Amino acid sequence: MSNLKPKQFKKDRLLDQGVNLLLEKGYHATGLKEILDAVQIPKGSFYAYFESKERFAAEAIYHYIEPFILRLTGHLQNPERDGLAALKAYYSELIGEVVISGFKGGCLLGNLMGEIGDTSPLCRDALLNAVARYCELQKIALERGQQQGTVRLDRSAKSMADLMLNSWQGALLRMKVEQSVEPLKDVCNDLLDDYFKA
Amino acid sequence: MSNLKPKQFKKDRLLDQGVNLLLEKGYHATGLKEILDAVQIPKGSFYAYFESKERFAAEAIYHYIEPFILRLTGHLQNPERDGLAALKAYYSELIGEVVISGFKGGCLLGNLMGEIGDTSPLCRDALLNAVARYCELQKIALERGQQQGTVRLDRSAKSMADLMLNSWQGALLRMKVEQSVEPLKDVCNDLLDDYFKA
DNA sequence: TCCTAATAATTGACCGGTCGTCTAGTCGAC
DNA sequence: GTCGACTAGACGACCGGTCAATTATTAGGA
Repeated sequence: MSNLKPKQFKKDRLLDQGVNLLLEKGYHATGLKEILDAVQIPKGSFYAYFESKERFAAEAIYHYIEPFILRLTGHLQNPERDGLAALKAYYSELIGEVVISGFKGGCLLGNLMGEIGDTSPLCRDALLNAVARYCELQKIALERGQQQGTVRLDRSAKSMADLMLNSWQGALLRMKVEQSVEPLKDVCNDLLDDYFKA
Repeated sequence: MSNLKPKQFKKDRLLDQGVNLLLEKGYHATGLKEILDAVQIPKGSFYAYFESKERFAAEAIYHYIEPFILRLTGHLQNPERDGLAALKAYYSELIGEVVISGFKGGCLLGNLMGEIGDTSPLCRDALLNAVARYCELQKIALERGQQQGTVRLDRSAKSMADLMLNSWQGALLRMKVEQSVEPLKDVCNDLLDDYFKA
């Protein structure tokens, strides 16, 4: 089939735009028409790509988290940095970007967990999976830091990864209403620069 | 005016039910009709009590946080406990309640910060105010703990209060999708039982 | 103490709009 | 001609919000 490629291309464009709008306005406030108009795909075609809005959101969750996982993986592969330094570099990169974006949106995972995390089974599964993979990656970073002697050993990497992820999510919420990066910086300062240190 | 009392009574019932539904389904997924039906108040009467759905949500935010502030204040007035122990008692009380509620909802402040924190100015202000007051109270608890020698002195009470609040919000999101209290317990274990200790 | 008239409060039908979804029909490839 | 992919537009439901009509309340004159 020659048009399978363009089909996947269009699907990706829908997901790209969908992620942007879901991030900016949330699940229920984002209309399918809005997404379709933005990428100039007719309304009637939506269900050729996705079986429902809910499934679309679930796919958007995977589409959203993948680049973050790749970026953090990239930092971890930098041989010059230990695990903790890689995390610090990663998070300070994120902080730089939210400033540019004007503190809008935050994290799609956090927003959707709050809005539909306990009402949409499809999205719940996607969120569980995405969070688990993202968290695992941070656990690996911290484990490496432990092996390299920069991260404390008396707390498990898993529990520190959870704490980092949770605190970051909470800080993103604060960022949104306070329109400031201070909450994000504070989390990094408290955890990465202090609590996690060996 | 003799019916001012019943008016305030009905307004409170609307807010009570509104908080429940907003907590369960979020802002956009909750219809005014649903709230009104639940307390058997006619649709047309809504705007006698509130000028808009947005304003209603803003008032619901205050209505929601007040009992939490009162309860934490109560724990702080218990002379047998130091500030840190009061916080621990308060949070373990909260954990007990989310188990009963079946991990539904989470925290209205967190959910609304994520959903409309950067799109509704009215709610943003209400959220800012509510979070600030709630956070201040926890700061006071930690300050007291510092004076009593149970909380470390080399970190400011304010920054620890922020970290606790942020981590708790993140943990509530995890709780919703994982349908488990473990994230909440972990936060208490990591922060109240370890990081904050003197 | 009534009856009436003026005023205030209450309310359900209704508005324009948007939602997610579906189907009947178009159109291009072979 | 046949078939499958694509799509325009309709569908019913529901949204937040409004308003004319109804009901309740009050005040004053007899």
